[in-house]
Amino acid sequence: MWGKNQPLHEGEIQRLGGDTPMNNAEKNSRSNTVHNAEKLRGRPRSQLKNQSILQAASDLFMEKGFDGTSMDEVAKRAGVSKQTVYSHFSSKEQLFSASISRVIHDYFPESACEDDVIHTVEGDLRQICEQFTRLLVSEDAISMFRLLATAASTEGGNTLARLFWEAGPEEMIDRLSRFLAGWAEKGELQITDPAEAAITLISLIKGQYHFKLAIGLDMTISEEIIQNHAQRCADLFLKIYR
Amino acid sequence: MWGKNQPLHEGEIQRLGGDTPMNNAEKNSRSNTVHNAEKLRGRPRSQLKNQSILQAASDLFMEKGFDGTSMDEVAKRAGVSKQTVYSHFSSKEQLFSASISRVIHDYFPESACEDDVIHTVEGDLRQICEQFTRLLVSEDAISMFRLLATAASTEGGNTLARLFWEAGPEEMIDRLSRFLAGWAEKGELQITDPAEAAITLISLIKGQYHFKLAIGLDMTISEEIIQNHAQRCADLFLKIYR
DNA sequence: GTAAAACTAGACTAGACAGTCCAGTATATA
DNA sequence: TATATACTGGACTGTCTAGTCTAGTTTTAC
Repeated sequence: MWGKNQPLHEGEIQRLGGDTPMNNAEKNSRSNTVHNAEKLRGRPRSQLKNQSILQAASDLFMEKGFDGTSMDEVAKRAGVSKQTVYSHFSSKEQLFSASISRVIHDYFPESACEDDVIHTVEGDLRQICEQFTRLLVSEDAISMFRLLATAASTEGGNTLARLFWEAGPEEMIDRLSRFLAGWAEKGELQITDPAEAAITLISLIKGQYHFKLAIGLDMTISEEIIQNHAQRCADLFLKIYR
Repeated sequence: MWGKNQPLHEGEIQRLGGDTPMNNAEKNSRSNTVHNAEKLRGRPRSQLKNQSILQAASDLFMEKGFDGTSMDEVAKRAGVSKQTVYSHFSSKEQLFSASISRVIHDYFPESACEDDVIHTVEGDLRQICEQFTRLLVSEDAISMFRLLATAASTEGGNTLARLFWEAGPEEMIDRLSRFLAGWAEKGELQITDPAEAAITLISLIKGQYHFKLAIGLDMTISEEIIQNHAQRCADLFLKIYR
């Protein structure tokens, strides 16, 4: 999903040139993570390298955690000198924070509640449950969650947490709420507080799997399990709200 | 709960003598964490010091995580020399593992499903929901969870996870299952798979709070919130299973 | 009493790692 | 072209810490 385990060797960086996404206002400006001053002289910082560093850093942080990741490693995997890393990001903490932001930014890119094929409450709900189940037990989601749980007890941990919450789960709850509210309006569901209902549904979907995976119990979640679980969640939810 | 932030100074160790719990077979034997050989000569290792070390270690690990805790700190807080720490535990990893085991061992000491005052399904369920809510959002539970999530990506992480799961959540699910099965037998609940129902209930109870606390969103969970949440969970559960 | 082992205090080793410095090279603007 | 800045690669500093060692003290079993 985010190119894990794909170290960028120097020659390969060029390859990324075309499709590397550029964040908002950083396109033509020198404004960057460290210095926001407007210095228009000299060689500009390479956005490519910036991306490589962020990519390498997020991969490594997710794989090995904050303490388990060294700046030398980041530089090496990014195919960049250590000094360049420090030119783009003033400290390990700042790099960490920027990495999480990046990951969050890329997270949940597609809506889980798109109106592709609306048929029935049951059908749509089933589908949504399945998508959410897949997302919540995915390696990326679990890594991300662990990362935040680890960072939670450190300085600035709750800033990251808020950042993550607003960009991720809250957003998802919002979408889900709107979906549920839609069916409630049509009289198919009896919901007074859609947000609350959305949280309930997500809780059911998490079930035991999210917890078990988060603490590191190795378990394989087969396609069959996902299907059954999604079906069951949808059934339970309808039993409550219909 | 586990005497956090209460460093043991040397003089105070004696105080603990009377009520220090001794683990099973370690009472009179020299068998200890490191050497299991039967050496009956010389001064035996002090179980008191053993306990102090474990206490200090679990507190520190829960507070500051594995990497954030140094062996010097452990020794200092335990009121013991560093060498003694290494005499009892051969490495930081082993100490960590032993600490978790200890915490797990002390965890969930009292049943949440005791038959003190049985009245109605509603009443009992409400009470259980409240107890579980309290437990799941407690600082200790969250610290413990974070600790395991952190250890998950390291060597031996899933051993700890299994240990924890079996001593903690699984045990709780069992008890809860029996409770639910009891009411099912009486015809008050329609439950075919009590374990599954128990997991569902716990999922509802966790709701959004456990997740938010785990990632470090600072939020105060007032008495009122707990009460309302417990009531709501009980209601939802009954809506499904009655 | 004696031998064996635990314990203390603190010095010490060795390695890891964040962050800096530097000398040389590449690439941009004016 | 001149100048400013980015970038490289590698050496370097300072700090932190797991784990060892030592010399002397205390506690126990025999």
